[in-house]
Amino acid sequence: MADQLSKVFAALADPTRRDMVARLSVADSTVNELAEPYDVSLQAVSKHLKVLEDSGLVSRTRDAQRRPVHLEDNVFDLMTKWIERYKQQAEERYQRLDAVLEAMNADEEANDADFSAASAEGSEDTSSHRKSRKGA
Amino acid sequence: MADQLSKVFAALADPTRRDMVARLSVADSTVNELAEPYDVSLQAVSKHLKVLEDSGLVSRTRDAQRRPVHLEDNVFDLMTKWIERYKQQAEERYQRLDAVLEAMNADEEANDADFSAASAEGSEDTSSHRKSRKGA
DNA sequence: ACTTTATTCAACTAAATGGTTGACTTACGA
DNA sequence: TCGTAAGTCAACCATTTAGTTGAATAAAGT
Repeated sequence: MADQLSKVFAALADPTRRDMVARLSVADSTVNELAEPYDVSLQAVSKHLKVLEDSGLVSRTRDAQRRPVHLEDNVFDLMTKWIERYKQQAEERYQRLDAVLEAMNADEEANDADFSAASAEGSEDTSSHRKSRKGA
Repeated sequence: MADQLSKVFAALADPTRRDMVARLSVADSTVNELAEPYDVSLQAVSKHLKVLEDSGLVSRTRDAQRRPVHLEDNVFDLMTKWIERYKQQAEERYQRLDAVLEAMNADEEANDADFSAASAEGSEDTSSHRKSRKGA
């Protein structure tokens, strides 16, 4: 596929795989153990594990004919970093918007009473972004 | 498809969609604005937006013939909650394991010197999990 | 009313995904 | 060395996905 972040998100988009991760957070397991609760073939589980493995979410070692699966919890940070970044950016934006609205309110005091409703929809006056995108 | 968590992860598994989200964290945008930087048809972008929308990551309002897209940052929490939960669980496990190893070390002091390497692989003695899964 | 702008719908295609079954490999244990 | 247990590989199938093009809709602008 492509970059790791894409692979990790894709891997966790499947409920069975998420459940496997959940169970692996409790203890390392073998393929058979992991397969047990699900109503699919062992091969299907093996495939799921391959997906998890090459997303970097799990690793496998070898113990005789067993291949214990181990959760690589550090990969989670990759996601949380991405998520937190944009979440914060969005939040900051709202704070800025609130600040602007307040400033306008304070500045123009009793001019135009109901403009805030329209602005709350968003989109209208985000000119700085619009220009820069067009230019690029 | 299915549950929201699956949809959100699936939505973010695509780099183009992630980029859209990144840009939407800066400002709400119209479909045309969003489409501009990418080398695909407007219709393709429209589809991506549909995916983002029914994952709950974005919402759309209406402004004349435009349909401004707005990032719903609250959905991020759904993911971070899931992630943090299992990340913590995994971390706690390691702490517990470390504690056990230390306890054994303290208890048996100078008995069996190299067992720690084998235990570090994991899998061997996770009996509690094994039993409970089998039972269920 | 006629045209343009912004966006979606519909039909199609190629590739990826999640599942299946059957054959194979690897290593242990008798 | 023969059998069995634990997994994987390979070929196949159905469904979903990301993209395409062409036609349709909706609201302005002229």
